[in-house]
Amino acid sequence: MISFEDFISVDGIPIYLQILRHIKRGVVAGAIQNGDELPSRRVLSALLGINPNTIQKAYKALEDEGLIESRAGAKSYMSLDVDKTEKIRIQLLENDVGSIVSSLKQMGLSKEDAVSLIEKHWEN
Amino acid sequence: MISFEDFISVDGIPIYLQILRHIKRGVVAGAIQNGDELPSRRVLSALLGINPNTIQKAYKALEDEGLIESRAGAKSYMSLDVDKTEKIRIQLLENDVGSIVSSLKQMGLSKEDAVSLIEKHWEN
Amino acid sequence: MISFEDFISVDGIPIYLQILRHIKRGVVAGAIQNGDELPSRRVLSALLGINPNTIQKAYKALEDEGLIESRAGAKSYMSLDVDKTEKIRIQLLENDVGSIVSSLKQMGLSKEDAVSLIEKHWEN
Amino acid sequence: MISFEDFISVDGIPIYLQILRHIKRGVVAGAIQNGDELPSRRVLSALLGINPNTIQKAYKALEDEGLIESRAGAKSYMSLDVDKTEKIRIQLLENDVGSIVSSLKQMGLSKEDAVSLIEKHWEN
DNA sequence: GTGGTCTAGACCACG
DNA sequence: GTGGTCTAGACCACT
Repeated sequence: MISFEDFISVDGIPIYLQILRHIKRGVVAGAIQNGDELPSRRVLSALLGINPNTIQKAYKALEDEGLIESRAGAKSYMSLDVDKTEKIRIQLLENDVGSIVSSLKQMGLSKEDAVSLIEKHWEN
Repeated sequence: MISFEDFISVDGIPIYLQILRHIKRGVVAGAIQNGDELPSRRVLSALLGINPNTIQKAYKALEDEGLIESRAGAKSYMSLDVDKTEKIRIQLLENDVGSIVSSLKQMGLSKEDAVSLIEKHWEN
Repeated sequence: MISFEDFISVDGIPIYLQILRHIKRGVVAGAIQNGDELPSRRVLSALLGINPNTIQKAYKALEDEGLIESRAGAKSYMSLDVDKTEKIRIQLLENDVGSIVSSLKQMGLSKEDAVSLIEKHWEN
Repeated sequence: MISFEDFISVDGIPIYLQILRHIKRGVVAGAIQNGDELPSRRVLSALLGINPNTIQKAYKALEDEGLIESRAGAKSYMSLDVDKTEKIRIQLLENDVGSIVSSLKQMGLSKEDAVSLIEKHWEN
């Protein structure tokens, strides 16, 4: 089952993109697998305190990318296979890790400082 | 002089915020210091391939935070002191590193995997 | 409902200021009252052939003066009371009439000529 | 000689257009005639407390409309004839008086109220 | 040349 | 549908 407990909205990025990214990260983490049921728009809207239209927009985007199957009036299910999952993994690791490293470098940190900083923050 | 050579625009985040953060990171890194001259809107806009108005918005936000001094018709300069710099450092380390760790965790990485991933990407 | 049928854009003056003044004049005229619904950005923008953002800027300025109440997703309404209305009346009569008289004088008109000119144009 | 003593800058309209309009009003008023010498850019700049570039822009606009003759390094003179003067008169009376009447009407004034208001402000 | 502002179009979140 | 914001281009006044 997909968890949204650790979902935190970040400033600046469109919310529906953050939801989409959250789900993709879950896929990469293996926490979300093919056939998993997605929470209904109404439930997720209540859980995250976000307008149902915005949830709908995120689900629509996932559908457009072929990652979920929705039938009118019915529940939505993850539609994953090895290729899709691998593609998402590459996409996320390249982009996210790339921008993470870029951020750390811009702050003038050495590789050692960056690593120890992350290790220090890992427990919190 | 402030360098924007290593500036990479990330999709989804407002560009003006990315510019703002890039400058703040430069301050934390010590690469940007009090009195430093900022590139003009036109110069930076040409360099980054971005509309001058977007640069203006980033500069205006920094000016509102008291980090830049601008006068019409004249150049803009960094206005920093120890307190401001330290405040930015804390702000960045808390927020940026926090969201970095959060991202890595959401991708299901162990601390060891995350660290080795970052080390691997560091050289690129 | 607020009417914009007699709105004529004058060249040189920022459009958003003209819209703002038009509304203030309606308030002074008594044609706009507390609680009146404002036309939405899109409606007014289509009516006047102006970008919605320019309407937005006028409304935002009025909101900053406390003359309009806006909530995201909902309509905008006039927020007036006797004090605000009187303040606008004074503001307009002083500034507008003052600049009108100044204009007529600069054109070298005598008081009599100016009056007869205005009377002649009144019917058009 | 052209007087700029009663020149008052109004909010919103570009300054160079206001200078241009001021001169046109002087022409309509008969206070400015063919062959009249214009104050040098430097003098007018000092008199009005406005940047020389802005004065230059106004003079350039007047030149483009064929209302003044300037020779490099020499003084500028009004270049008027009956046709030009009449054209300006019509232009100003139509536009200015039209927008004046429009303003007064929008304030909900009757013709009589408007006239008496203007007469009252005439002396100040 | 510089920064400041106005107009415009597209997108976002919300009711 | 609503208002809010980001990006873009053009113009203004000033050094």
